[in-house]
Amino acid sequence: DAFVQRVWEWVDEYGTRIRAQLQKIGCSCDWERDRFTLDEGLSGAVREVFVRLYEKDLIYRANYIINWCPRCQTALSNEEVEHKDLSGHLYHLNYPLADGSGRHVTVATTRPETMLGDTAVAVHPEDERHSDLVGLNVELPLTGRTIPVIADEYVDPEFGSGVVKVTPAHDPNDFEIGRRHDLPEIDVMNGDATLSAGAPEAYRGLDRFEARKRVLADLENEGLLESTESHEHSVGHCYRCHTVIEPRLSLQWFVKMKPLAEPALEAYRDGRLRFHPARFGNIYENWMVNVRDWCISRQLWWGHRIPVWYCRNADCGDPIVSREDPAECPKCGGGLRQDEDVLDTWFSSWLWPFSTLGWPDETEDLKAFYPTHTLVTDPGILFFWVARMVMSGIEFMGDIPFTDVLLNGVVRDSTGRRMSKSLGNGIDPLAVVDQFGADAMRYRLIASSGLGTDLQLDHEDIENAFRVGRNFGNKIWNAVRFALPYLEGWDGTLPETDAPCLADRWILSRFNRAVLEITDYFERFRLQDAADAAYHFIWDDFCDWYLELSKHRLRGDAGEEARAAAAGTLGTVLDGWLRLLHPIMPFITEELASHLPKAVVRDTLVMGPWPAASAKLADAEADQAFDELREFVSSVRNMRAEYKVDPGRGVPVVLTGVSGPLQTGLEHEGAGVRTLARLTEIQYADSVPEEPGAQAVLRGGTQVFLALEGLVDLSKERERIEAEHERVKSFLAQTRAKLENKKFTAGAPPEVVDREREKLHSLVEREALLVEKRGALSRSP
RNA sequence: GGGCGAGUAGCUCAGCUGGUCUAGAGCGCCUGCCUUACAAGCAGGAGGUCGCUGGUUCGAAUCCAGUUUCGCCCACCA
Repeated sequence: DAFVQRVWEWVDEYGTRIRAQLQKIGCSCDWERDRFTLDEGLSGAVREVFVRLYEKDLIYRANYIINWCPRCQTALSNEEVEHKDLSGHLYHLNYPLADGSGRHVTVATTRPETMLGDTAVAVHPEDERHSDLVGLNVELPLTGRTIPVIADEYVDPEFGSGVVKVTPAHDPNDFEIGRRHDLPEIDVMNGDATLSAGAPEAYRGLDRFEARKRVLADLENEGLLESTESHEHSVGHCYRCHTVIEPRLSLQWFVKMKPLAEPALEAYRDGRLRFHPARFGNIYENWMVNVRDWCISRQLWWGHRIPVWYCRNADCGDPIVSREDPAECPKCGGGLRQDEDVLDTWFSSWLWPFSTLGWPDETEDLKAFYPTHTLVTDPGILFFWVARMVMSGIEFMGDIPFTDVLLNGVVRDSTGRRMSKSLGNGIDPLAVVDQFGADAMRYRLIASSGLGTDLQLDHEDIENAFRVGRNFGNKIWNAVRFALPYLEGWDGTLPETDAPCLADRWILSRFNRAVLEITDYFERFRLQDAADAAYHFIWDDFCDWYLELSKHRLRGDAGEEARAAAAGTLGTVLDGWLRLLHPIMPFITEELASHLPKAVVRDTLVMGPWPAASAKLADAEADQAFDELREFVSSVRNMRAEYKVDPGRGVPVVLTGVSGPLQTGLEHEGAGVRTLARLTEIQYADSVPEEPGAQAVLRGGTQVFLALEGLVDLSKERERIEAEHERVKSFLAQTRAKLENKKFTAGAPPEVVDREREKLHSLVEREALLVEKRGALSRSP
């Protein structure tokens, strides 16, 4: 509660400050330029990290071509740029040679306005077509400038004319070429992408797209626009305001990434760091290998100020990087000016695994919770966040922050688009929580997205999307509510009995298997399978069969010893199962567990132990007997439904050739079975009665006869038996063909062959019985 | 341009190391039930040539190759 209180105070405080700030500057949009500083919370750690990296020479300031959003007027990192395929134009421009020969070279560009900043044209050094040009000059149209022809390996002779215009201040590759050849860098644009004083006077002040039209028109007038062709290419856009970005030469702060990436890559390669699903490891590795320096300065009004100061006295010296705000210049005592820029938000996020625990102080929390085990996150921020947390963890804590990274799927709408606020196709989680409950939402999300796969939900039909979770919550709520009265006085143990009843043996065996399965699924991050296993255990096995069969014992109808045994089993299974489900539906399981007898639940589920499997509970005999019991009940129910027997009406059944497991099952659970199938009695006979009735043959060979005088239509019964016979026949044919194939019996593993033989054996028996029945029916009137 | 994922019932998804798969679940659909935990439930049922083509194998939804559709990530080709 104290923590939540603190969070709300923080939100209030900063919310108020943000609103005040926005009002002050009359801002209705988030790209207006102003700033305020986060001077609390984690900024101490952020500043510490900046200073340490700077001292290790891992932070530097440099002029470089960065991605620039002219609308936000800030630098963007590569990850903040989204590329969209657009159909645009490729323009071919002619630049006349300056030797008066009348010859020209042709260059291609998608951004003609940048030609105003060209400072060379380049050809490949081994391109024989153009080797005579190298060293000559060309006249740069519209500018009155003359620029050289240079040779550089970067140029691809296969592409276009093999001649490239070089604009060092407006293109990253050209920038590199310019540095290699010591070319001037002419910046022709302002921060808002209007043409600057670097451009000829005629274009100054024009917006970049306006300038593009003007340049093209002017070139056309001079006969220097060779041609225009349509061109598909991908164009970078700002991830926030979707404006086309402009590569821009500017002075920014960078983090050197190679030295940080190497140990982070090593951690993955030697297996200390694992990704689920594993394929994300390749993506991580690829990024780490090709990592580029990280531009961390942003020209925004929101964020941590860069802890760098400059002396107002120009020429005084290096920037001052400091943990404390310096009052004056340590060299000359002059006034200082702090760097205007703030840090990229990820520069604080990458410290999250330790900065939130009090770092750089050596706190108890830090000792207890660093490193942790699993990070669960969206695959979209693998580079932004995950990779960088690994790097900072190794750099500042000496160890990776977590060993396992679980990348969950993305929720999409019914047409497959990612849900987002701007598309308006999202689902408000709080509305879902209101209508269906937090657990219902959580269950649905976990249960329908397999490891590494996305999930589609229809945002226009929330009912359909989330009712599964709500219904499941209701089901277990009702089941526990039903069970609670029978658990009064239960001491939390499983009673020792000489002759435990079959249903108890079976549900315990089944529960034991559920513990093993679900534990295994969680350990392998197969959350969907864990949810599915928990769901079917409680709904199908526990509610539909175990509870129904145990009601009479729980009421005490079978005596005190049987009641206590049933109650103990009921409690043991429920208590353990609530723990298994707890990670998936934390609230409802915690609530329900709190109603179990105090002797059992001493602590909350979230703090309590995970259920342990016990080999003693595994019971193959009970499993098989129960399976056959279930098949028997189902077959009776099916026949009753086929012949539309009044649900309230009990009927007798006659069994012939009862299999061993079913015999065992009926001896122990006959009373319960009669209730489930609405049977008045279960008779055993050596042969099937001659009178008309509904018949079935179970997998174990048991023949079931339901005397339904007056209800059974012989032709319908013939059809039923016929259909059943056809199914068994085709299955039998397949099995037989397999076993007659020498290559199969020789090549397949012995246990597979044995299994097929057993299958064949029981199928042969069933088929014979069905043939006999079919014959009998066709002889009947 | 490079890399990756997905395509299985009307819908949303499972099916992991090829053989209990005669391919499952939930929702939806059809039939019958208000059976004292639960009608947001119970019981029964219908519904699929596993995107397409070829290959490997005794055996393929599963492995391989090709192909097609959708989606994602990465990338400086003017």
